[in-house]
Amino acid sequence: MSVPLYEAKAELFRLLGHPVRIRVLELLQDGPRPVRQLLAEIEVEPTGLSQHLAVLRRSGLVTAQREGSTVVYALAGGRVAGLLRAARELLTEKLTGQNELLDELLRDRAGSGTS
Amino acid sequence: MSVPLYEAKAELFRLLGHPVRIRVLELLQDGPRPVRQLLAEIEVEPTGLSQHLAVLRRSGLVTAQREGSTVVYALAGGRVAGLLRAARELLTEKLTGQNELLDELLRDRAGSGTS
DNA sequence: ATCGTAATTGCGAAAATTCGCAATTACGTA
DNA sequence: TACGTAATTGCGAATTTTCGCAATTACGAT
Repeated sequence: MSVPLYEAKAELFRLLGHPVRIRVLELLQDGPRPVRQLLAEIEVEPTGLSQHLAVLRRSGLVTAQREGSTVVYALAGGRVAGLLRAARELLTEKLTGQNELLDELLRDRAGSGTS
Repeated sequence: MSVPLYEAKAELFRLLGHPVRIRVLELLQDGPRPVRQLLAEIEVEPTGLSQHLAVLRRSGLVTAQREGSTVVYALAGGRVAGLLRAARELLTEKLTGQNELLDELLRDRAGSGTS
């Protein structure tokens, strides 16, 4: 038990905690993609993308494979998609909750000034 | 669409990316707990715990409620547990995969010296 | 061998996060 | 009111993360 499970869990989440890396994983959900294509679909410079891909690679969340002059990345294992789905569900729940609250507030004070 | 969904997702993961915060959420899965009890079960100083609880509170992942002289924290919504479960599944998959690979290596080179 | 494109790496500056100390707020009790 | 415990907040130092530039590696074509 060299590394407690909760430490590993925290590190996993920390690795996922960057917009570019999330974007990469989302795109790879639709299938493997060469770096060039990721670069075209994400707003980031080549060097930055490489660094984020390196993080994902080292952590074993994605795999990289050379194909001629390009490198193709793919998700490593199906569980990544499940994790992203769980996050999306939590967020949509939270957002709809906020909207309902907002609606209530607007309904209750309909017509009054915004002071 | 002021904030892209992938930004929100990244921020959610970033919030979860700390051992103490993970520990707190795991403990709260078994039911609400006063700060004092969390403090007894997690290796962290009161001030640090408070700061991490504040992060979780601001993000809406947990709720805080005063009860007399103590403050009781609870998970806000059931989706948090689902997210933690997804993470655990991914990790166990990855770890068992590594063990299998290790076993193969050990079997293949059984008896040879360690370079 | 040389050139051009694809992708990565090394490195330093800028930005964000973490952590502990001191001070503060909130509550119950003498 | 004064005191003690529970919990939080403000703040500065230390650590970590991020980002862009320059240099490097890998491959295909001339």
